[in-house]
Amino acid sequence: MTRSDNKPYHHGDLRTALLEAASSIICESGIDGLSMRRLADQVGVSRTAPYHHFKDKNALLCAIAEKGFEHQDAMVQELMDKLGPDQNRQRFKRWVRAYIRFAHENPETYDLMYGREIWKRGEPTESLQQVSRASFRLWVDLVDHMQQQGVLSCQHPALKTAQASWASLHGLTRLLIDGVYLDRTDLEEIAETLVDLITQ
Amino acid sequence: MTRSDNKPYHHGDLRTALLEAASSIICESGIDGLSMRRLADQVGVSRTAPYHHFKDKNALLCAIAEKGFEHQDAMVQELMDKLGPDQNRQRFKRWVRAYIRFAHENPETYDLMYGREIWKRGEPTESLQQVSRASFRLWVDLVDHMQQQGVLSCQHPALKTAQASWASLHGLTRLLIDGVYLDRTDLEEIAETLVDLITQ
DNA sequence: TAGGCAATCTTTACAGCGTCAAGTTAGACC
DNA sequence: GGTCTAACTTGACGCTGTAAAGATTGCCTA
Repeated sequence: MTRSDNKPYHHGDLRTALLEAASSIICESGIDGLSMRRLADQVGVSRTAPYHHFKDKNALLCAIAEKGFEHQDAMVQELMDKLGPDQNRQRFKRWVRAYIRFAHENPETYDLMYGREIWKRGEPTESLQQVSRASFRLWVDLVDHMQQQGVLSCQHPALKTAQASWASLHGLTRLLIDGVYLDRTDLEEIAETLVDLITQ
Repeated sequence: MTRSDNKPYHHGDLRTALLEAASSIICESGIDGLSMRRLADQVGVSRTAPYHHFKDKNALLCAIAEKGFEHQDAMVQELMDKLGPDQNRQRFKRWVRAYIRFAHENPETYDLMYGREIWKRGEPTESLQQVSRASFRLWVDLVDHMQQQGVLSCQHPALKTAQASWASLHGLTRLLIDGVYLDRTDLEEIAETLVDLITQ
């Protein structure tokens, strides 16, 4: 078959292009708006071309989630470095706010990172599991530090406390991105209340 | 067209039959396993017959979620009545455990009740909204009571405290049903830790 | 008891989905 | 130049939600 258009047969960097297009589709149409066919159309390749770079749709979603973890970690980390060593309670509150803000600005990515689409319905890539574990370790470290500074109770070990407090934060976040609490201002107050409840 | 089979043209109580079949399908195959076509097949009607009882799939899911709220409320309420008036901390812990147990036993229903499928992707029925608000009011009442008994802090008003604490509980529950923490025993410990964090 | 209406149910069809199988193209290496 | 392989296309299958239009029935009224 002759190739009338000037588009080359091989794309060159299809994997990257797919990831970028997928992020953009998810951003404006949500996860439901992302289909392998629509994605392929947008990039300008055949409908099954993406399958040479991602085993299936689940693998593509895992890759997006992975990028999400990196983004979130970088953002939160950078924010923490700005604070002096003596403002620990501030530091904790700031982390909570940054966490919620990230989810608010990237709700669909957050859903992929911590939602059932990948973790229950599909199955997380080995690579994704590593990244997510590393991300959680950041939280455990922070909690450990907060315990030593007396911001959080030492009644339970750092790991358990980290699990429990992160679960709380995650719950609050989910309410926002799942549309149960739509009001962001309202949610900020609840977050404030939550931190007061948890910290001592 | 002659009706060779003895099945009558009108089902009689199709709405109820659909709800029961849908619950059963969800129970054994998850929400993803529930399609309008499969549902209709199972009940033995044509594929579009269900649309005469539910506007669309969203309406069907809302009806299932509604039944879920009633089930959960009844279960928790019954459990609370068994306790004497002086065991308030016990009462609180028991509620938390019952809440998590319900979600563990009915993960797909829980997801419908509090998940994005209905609240963000679709839109909750007016009827569902009422039932869910009533259910949340039960929680606010409990929190109010716990504040008066000194189990929970009075630093913030009952509503805010109820929102924050329920968000925590919800977060923990989601981790379980979304497959992030698979170990139920592990989760019980975290729940214990959470209650210790929140109560004073 | 007959007529008509509204509720219920069926048939048919459409556009979309994920992905498998088989064929085509092009670049890379011996 | 020949061969191997990765990248890509074409075509197909079975699944999805649901709109449109026709068939059947129970019920209510005259």
